Amino acid sequence: MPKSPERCQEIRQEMRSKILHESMLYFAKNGFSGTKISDLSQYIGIAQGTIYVYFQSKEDLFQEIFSIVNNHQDINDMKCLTYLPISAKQKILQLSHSLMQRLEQDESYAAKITLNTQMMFEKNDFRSRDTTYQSELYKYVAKIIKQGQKEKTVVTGSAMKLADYYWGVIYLYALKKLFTTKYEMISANDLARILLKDETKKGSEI
Amino acid sequence: MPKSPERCQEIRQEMRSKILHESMLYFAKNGFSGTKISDLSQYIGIAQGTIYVYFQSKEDLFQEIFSIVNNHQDINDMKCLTYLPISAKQKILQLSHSLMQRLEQDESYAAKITLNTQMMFEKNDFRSRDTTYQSELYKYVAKIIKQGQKEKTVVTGSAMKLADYYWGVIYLYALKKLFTTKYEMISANDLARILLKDETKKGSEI
Amino acid sequence: MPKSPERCQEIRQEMRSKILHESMLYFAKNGFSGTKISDLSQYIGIAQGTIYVYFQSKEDLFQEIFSIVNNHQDINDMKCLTYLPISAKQKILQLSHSLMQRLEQDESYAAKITLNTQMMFEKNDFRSRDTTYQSELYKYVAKIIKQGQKEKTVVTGSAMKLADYYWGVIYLYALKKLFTTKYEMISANDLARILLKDETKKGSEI
Amino acid sequence: MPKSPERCQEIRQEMRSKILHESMLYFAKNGFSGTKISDLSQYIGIAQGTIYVYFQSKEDLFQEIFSIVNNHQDINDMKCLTYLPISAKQKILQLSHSLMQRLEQDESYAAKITLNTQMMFEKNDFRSRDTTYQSELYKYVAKIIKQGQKEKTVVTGSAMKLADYYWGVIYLYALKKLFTTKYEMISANDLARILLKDETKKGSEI
DNA sequence: AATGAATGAGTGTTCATTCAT
DNA sequence: TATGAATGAACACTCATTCAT
Repeated sequence: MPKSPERCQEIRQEMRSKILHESMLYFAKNGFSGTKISDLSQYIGIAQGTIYVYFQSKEDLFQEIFSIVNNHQDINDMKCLTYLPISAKQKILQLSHSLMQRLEQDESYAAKITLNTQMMFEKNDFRSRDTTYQSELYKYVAKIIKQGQKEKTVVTGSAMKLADYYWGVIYLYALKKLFTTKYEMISANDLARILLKDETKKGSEI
Repeated sequence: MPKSPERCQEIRQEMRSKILHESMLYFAKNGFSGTKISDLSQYIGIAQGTIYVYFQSKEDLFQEIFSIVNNHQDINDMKCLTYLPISAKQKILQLSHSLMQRLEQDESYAAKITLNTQMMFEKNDFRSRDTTYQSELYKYVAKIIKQGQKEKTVVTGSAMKLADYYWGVIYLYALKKLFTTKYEMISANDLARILLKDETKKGSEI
Repeated sequence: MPKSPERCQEIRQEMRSKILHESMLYFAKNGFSGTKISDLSQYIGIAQGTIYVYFQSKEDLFQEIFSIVNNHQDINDMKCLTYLPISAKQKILQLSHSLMQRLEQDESYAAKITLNTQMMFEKNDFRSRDTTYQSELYKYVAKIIKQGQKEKTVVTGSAMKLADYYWGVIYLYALKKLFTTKYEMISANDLARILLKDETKKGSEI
Repeated sequence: MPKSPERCQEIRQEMRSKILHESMLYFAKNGFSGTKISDLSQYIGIAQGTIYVYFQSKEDLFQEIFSIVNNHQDINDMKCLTYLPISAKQKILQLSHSLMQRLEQDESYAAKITLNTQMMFEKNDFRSRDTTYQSELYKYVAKIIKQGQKEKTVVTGSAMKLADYYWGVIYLYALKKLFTTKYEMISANDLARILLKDETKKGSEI
């Protein structure tokens, strides 16, 4: 009784997905050169050879993780938020809330942020082909910042620099999520304070 | 005619110091497993064997860098600042200014901060013996935060969490300094905003 | 389709045994520091890495060889012979015959004797944990010697010293076996002469 | 006040001789590949570089030791003994006595015997050019053995094989001298027994 | 002449990758 | 398809040799 081709395909997809997902976490925690295939396969719970059934090389696996990590859903969400007809302050608070919540609930998201940002730090490297993802996100936050500066609710300064600062802090807490056992996550307000002028005097707005 | 023992000692000290200093930067940039002795020695400009004249192993060299990185001068400075008879806000602005300036001018300092913080992320690891350094610094900033909360110039919330946030941002910009070629350093004010209530209206508040 | 665990175990056991056996000969001939892993693996006919699949280090392999070399079958045989209800002279002739024959036929046995004795020469060394093997064998020969001295067929003198002498000659011919191409093995009688009084007149003495 | 050229030459000779002498012991104990120049120089009490002032390489030093070890004084002595107008038994006892005594008193002699015999074991090796020394000594002992066989005081068998046996035991006790701390040296009679028929019945001859 | 720090070829060890089962 | 033993190129480390002092 041979398995149906469809079922076969399905099984393959499942294994492939499993490897990708688990590897993402492992790579995020240990880095590329800090990850041994022997350790990784043991962590996943499969044989070393199995990885090479689905991926050509360690390098290839790492790249594939990127394709996943760089999905454009996030960019779309970001775009939608940017063009919403609400105040910049509201956008920033909403975004901050959403990001911190997601980081706290989803370790994969933390891994994604971590990998993505680490790529930006290794520019001259072979692994950093697609940085559009990150830069798109930065761009939209910068746009919101500019809106906020007009509305006088966001601090002055280069919008891009501030966006970079904002995402940097997100990265920071992605790292904390991945590496720290006892959480010390900051609140959305703490995060938003990077961009917003003193919000304590306008308590009525949220 | 043998070399004088003093001169020998001197030569050894110089080389040892050179290796430690240069390796600190290299390790900070490439990580432990990302650093090959062959690359490192080439970067320093010495033969591979020379490293082993001064250090027992790659591991040992890494540890020794820590002994240096963990010098307690910084802690002392921090302590002095903490007990200065000035307002918490002044302390925070002064500290922020001093830290950002040092990061910008001294790549070694960026490397130091980077290595130290990365150690905190790898607690269960063999490399993280001495974390007093970091925790001491955190403690003093928390103290200043508490002072500031009494003085109503610092935002509310767990002092330790806020201190952790503050140092996290320092780490973030140490990374940027090490890995980014075109600087986007934030200002001391941008950094201080993490802790301080809206400083734009400071005239009336102090 | 994974290999069956039993078959795997079997394969591992065979390779491990092969490496141990072949290495024993190689180490005996070349010594520890005279043995390069590259040469050894080539001699065995495997890749260098394969050795490290089964043994942690060159040192570890060397130790493991000892565990095998120190098997206690020989000691048991020796014990049996010692307590056999026959004359000491017969025991000595039988033992001498058996030892010389084994040396001549079995190169592994020569390697075993060689390694074992060389260990005794390096007492203060890390490699000489278990010397019970050698000393047990010595003890039983000494016992036979004492029996022979009572029976007036064995020469006078310290039994232990004579046993040491006897085994020394065995070691000597183990070396000859391993290193000399054209044999000049002595006869069992030549060997026994070390201990026995003139055996040419034996008719009247027993 | 420059040193006189003669004095200079003298000093050189002393250092050279010191290195040769001490190295001979060290090589005998540790073998060629087991001897590190760093360890050897420390053992001698000089700097590593000093060895290279007097010898071109480790290999060269080892060869030079051989030139010394292979001095032909021993051969001459042996030749004289061989042609002495006394009985073979007397020659054997005398030789045995002299050899055992020398081994016991002179560690250098033990080293010499050890190195010489070890060379014979490594024939195909680059280090064993001159084996005349050993073979000459063997030849003379074989000659004495043949004399003894005619005189009916020496056991029957191939004279060369017996000579080889005899020198083998000398080698054995040279090893014991070098490596064993508590002596278990055999007597000259024990040694002579290898060749002589039962000497216990002719106690009056020595 | 003597030193010992520096060197780099050579050796021990690891690990990404292959392949027979 | 999944396995894990085997591989060898690459990496960590050693040690005979050199050379400035």
